[in-house]
Amino acid sequence: MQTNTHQARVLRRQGAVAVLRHVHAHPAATRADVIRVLGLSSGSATDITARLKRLRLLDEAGSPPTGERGRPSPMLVPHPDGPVVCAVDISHERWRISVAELGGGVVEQASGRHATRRPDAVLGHLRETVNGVYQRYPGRLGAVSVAVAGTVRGTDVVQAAGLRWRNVSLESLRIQPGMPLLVGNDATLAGLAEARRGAGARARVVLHLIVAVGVGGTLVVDGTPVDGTTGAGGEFGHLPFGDPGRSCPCGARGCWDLEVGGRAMARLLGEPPPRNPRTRAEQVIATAAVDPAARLAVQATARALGRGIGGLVNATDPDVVTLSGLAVEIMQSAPGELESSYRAALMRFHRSSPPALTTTTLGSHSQLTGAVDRGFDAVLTPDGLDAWSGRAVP
Amino acid sequence: MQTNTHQARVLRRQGAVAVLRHVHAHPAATRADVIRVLGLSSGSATDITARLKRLRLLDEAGSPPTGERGRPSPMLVPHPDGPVVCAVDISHERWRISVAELGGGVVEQASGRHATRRPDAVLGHLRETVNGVYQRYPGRLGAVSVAVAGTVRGTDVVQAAGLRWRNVSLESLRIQPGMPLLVGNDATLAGLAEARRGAGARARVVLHLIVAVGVGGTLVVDGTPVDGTTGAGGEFGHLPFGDPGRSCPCGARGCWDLEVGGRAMARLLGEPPPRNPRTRAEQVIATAAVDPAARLAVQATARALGRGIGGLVNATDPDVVTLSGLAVEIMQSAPGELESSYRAALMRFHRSSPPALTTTTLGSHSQLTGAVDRGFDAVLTPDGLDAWSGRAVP
DNA sequence: ATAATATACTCGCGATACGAGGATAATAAT
DNA sequence: ATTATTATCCTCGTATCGCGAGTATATTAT
Repeated sequence: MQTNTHQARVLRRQGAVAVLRHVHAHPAATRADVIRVLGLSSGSATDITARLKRLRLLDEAGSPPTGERGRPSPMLVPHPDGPVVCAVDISHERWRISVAELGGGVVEQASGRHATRRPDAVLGHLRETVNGVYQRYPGRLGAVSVAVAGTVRGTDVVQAAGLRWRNVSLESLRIQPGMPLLVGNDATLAGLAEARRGAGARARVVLHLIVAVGVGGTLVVDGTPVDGTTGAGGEFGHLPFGDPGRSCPCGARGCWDLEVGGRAMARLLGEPPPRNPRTRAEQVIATAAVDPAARLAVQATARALGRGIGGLVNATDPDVVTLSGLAVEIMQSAPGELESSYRAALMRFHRSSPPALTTTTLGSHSQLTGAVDRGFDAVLTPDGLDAWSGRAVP
Repeated sequence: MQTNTHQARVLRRQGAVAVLRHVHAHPAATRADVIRVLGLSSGSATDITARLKRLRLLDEAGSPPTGERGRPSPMLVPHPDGPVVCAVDISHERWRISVAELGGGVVEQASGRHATRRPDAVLGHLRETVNGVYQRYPGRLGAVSVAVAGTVRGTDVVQAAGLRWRNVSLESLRIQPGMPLLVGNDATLAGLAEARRGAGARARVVLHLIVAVGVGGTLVVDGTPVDGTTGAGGEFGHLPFGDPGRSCPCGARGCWDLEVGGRAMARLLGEPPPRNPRTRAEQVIATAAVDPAARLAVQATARALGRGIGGLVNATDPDVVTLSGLAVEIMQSAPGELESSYRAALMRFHRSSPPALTTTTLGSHSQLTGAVDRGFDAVLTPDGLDAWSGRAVP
């Protein structure tokens, strides 16, 4: 009892939290690295790591020989009994779950197709699976973090066109009262991952854009997504960059969404709206090499994409733009159109050194990676660590 | 020497900084308020305030009787010899300077017209004036913070159409090497002020928009403007919400700027581009009550404004939208058009409770207020306070 | 071996904040 | 007026945290 109050206090201060956050962000860090980056004294480092080891948050492992002089510094690695985060990705047709430890290393993974899209069925099954994780890692689950292909508000999904969901609460995934449950848009979380661990890792301000059915993404500033009060931000696809005459399923008109992606390509080819816009877009891009009509459609899409990106760069002034999803394929298929329309849409002063358009380096796992990171953001706080040390067996 | 190292350390910790920041943000705060908000113990509060008084950062003043029971809590007020910030506003035709103390209270003010717009003349004169402040407040000037009507990058003005400036460095306003010099876009800083002390004071995410010649503003999240890597963000006027056929002086096409404000109104009235778009817009709005053509022009502008705001709300998900400059007059002149086009541009899920469109409560001082706040943000940090206690006479 | 280098550990100290107990200044009740 | 109630402030002992100086340790270079 006394010891517990003791422990619960042990982590309130900055140092220990800062060390944990740094180790999470830089999984291969040694103690000496951490000292340098955080400006700690070697004595503090000894003290802090000792306490974090005692609390089963960190462990030390002999580093591989570096070939340099001096006493080698041990690597700070996640403790084998340390906290884990359960990340869930719910997309139109599939679900994925991964369990990750500090640093983001995945210790377990599962995935499957939705048997049906009915919210209660999907969520019931996911709750089962998450609960299995909760049981399999007794006392170790620190947060459940969900990425959804839809618009999110708090822990609710207000709309998810692909899933045909409207106002679905994900509260049932909160296995334990008081455990952090984080819900985010999948594009937002992919952007978070890309900004922290992918193509934007060295940048302070990253604009991430993903084209799937429409356009989504986020602006990530200093590792934090700018996603609004309710988490519904980043709906760049519903900026009115397009023809005001066209109405969008979202309820507005002239949305950028309608100019980019499968629906736009089908329209440009004189086809009816495709049942699966994403698939249709991939087909069109694939045939663009040989089919002039398809090529023109892809080029027009690339121009609409580039123009919007340019405008967003004017508005947000990022270091770098990271592209994902169909945007990558569009960029590969029509690089000239994309780049030139992007530059033409920039304000003049940006043109001497415009933010680079880069492609994702994380691929299809970025949503889950982002969800894991957001989960650990919630765990690696003074309060979160208090909860952990309270939960820990003495 | 020893005493100085002593003092310099005295403020490194969170408590004192947190108290100062809270007092700055809430000028009428009493000690008891601060204790409650920051969760300090009464002992810590005594200790911290005593040290801050000794360092001439804070002073205490008897509160006016509240009529409530209990021992009255003294107000924490800026120390009469405490730090001041010099805020400078450079607009197209005028300059303004104000000297403010902790909490934002203005202790001195000056303004005038530019004799010429030549950068060296304008800056030479401002440097003189700022230097006068530096002399008049010996050892007390903590930062110089500038608001400019132009696009800013670091401490450079990359373009300011109204001033006809291109790539002008403001470094000459750094009176003393090492003293913080902060340069920001005037719309960004006005938004900061509005978000912290104006119409957005209670909100976490504030979208501030100002229409002058074009559209500017910022998104302010948790009191911090989202202004990009170089501070050039917030150029919402150069999002391509408009007709792609029209080219903008900024170098891009279809900018929102061209659909809102004096240029747009003149075009809608079949006039050539006005020399002073802002003045022309005010005239058109003034005559809208009696002149149907003017009314139609204002209404079209209001629709373009509302549509863009809706798109930005989709993308940024703010708690509230604050409007300033011409936008206020447009809103008053054509409230129906603005509101309905705003709502029509929102994604459906926003429509049940859309973020309110509110008008500025700070008026024309918001740029300077924002600059003051940004200056104190630089002063009220551990490093800034170290510098202060080092500068202070022992 | 011995030197050089980088890092880790030990330990005493100063800075910070907490919290319990007492003092103080206002209003409310008698 | 006097006493009670309430909210706050002050004093002081204690615990935590991180620093820094000195010492120990593990590696590479000569």
